Amino acid sequence: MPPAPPSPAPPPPFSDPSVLHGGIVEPLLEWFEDQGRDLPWRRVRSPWRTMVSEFMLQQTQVARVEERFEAFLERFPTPSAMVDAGEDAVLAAWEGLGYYRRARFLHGSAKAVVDEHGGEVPSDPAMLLALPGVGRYTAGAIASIAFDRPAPIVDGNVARVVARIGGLDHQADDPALIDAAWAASTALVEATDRPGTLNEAVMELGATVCTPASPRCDRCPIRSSCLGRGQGIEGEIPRPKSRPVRTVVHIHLVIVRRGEEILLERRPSGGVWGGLWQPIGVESETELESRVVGERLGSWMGTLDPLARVRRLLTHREVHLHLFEAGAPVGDPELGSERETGWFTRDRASELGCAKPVRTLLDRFAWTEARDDPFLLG
DNA sequence: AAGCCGGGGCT
DNA sequence: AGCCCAGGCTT
Repeated sequence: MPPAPPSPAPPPPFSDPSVLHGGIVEPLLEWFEDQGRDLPWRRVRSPWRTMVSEFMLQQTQVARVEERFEAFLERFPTPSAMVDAGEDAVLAAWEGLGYYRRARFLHGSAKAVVDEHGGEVPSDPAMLLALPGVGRYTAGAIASIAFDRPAPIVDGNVARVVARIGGLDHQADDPALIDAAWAASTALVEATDRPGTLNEAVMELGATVCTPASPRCDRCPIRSSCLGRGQGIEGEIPRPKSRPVRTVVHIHLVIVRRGEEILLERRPSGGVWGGLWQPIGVESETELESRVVGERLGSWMGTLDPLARVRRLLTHREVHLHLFEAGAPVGDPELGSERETGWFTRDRASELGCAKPVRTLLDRFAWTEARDDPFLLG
């Protein structure tokens, strides 16, 4: 078996054993024991709860997850229960959290846990890494936090803390900084017999003290070891990453009624709001006239009347939603086979996952007759 | 290496 | 109006 490649040396002060222990590890552990927040996934700990929390927390702030975690766990108390509930149920419970691929990956990981690991979340980072939606960070987080394995982790918090403690002047997404953060995190977990707690402590510090803007150094337990503060640049690093250009997309949605039901379709699994449900629709780079929307859908639902328009800014999309209402259908529905469709009552539709603005439009317009309200129009 | 994928709170 | 967030996958 070939020797493992030598891990790059951590930057100072993480490379200095005496500073690492007395100036960083011990103060951090003590601070976290005393000042760490009481969060749902910490109050009652289990590997499954840790795994769910880590999926939810990917690119999502603690406050958003905190308010929904217990209800989610009550709905899916075990991997087996999540598999039995099905992917649509997970998508529906995920509604509003964004990055919906995570919900499908979590369901897929639950299935892998049941099928390949006897229903128990594995403790080995390599096994975790093989699960869908589990990358280097999440594998290390579950292994260390749930099983106290000495696995390093690097998320936005860890990278920021390392940049400041090490006085590393980089852009937030600079690979040189990320590499340095992995080396530093490796040094940290190897310097303690409580790697899970230490990993949580570093992230907690980044979330509550070593915050992106105006860090609260007066409350920092390791400020005496902070090279960035010594240089007076702690508030300037890491430098913000260049922001992406936002491209415009127009989504034209048509409400077609049949008694108490409306016609919904599932969006493709890739792309914006992948796998979520919406009224049947047409997408384009520019706004389409109602006549064109009707033609592209097959001209079977009669005249389309505009109901509402809303604009939504995503990270790299500017989404314009145009909602129409079908008049008297002049023929039977002509539905392409490329998308899954179905007729749904309000109750049944509530069991599907919908994007937040789509749900808002549905609740406002799909099942009510109060359509002369100027709300959202214009 | 770069692009893609949401939504909300804070400044 | 920007900013950021307990990232991972695809190309």
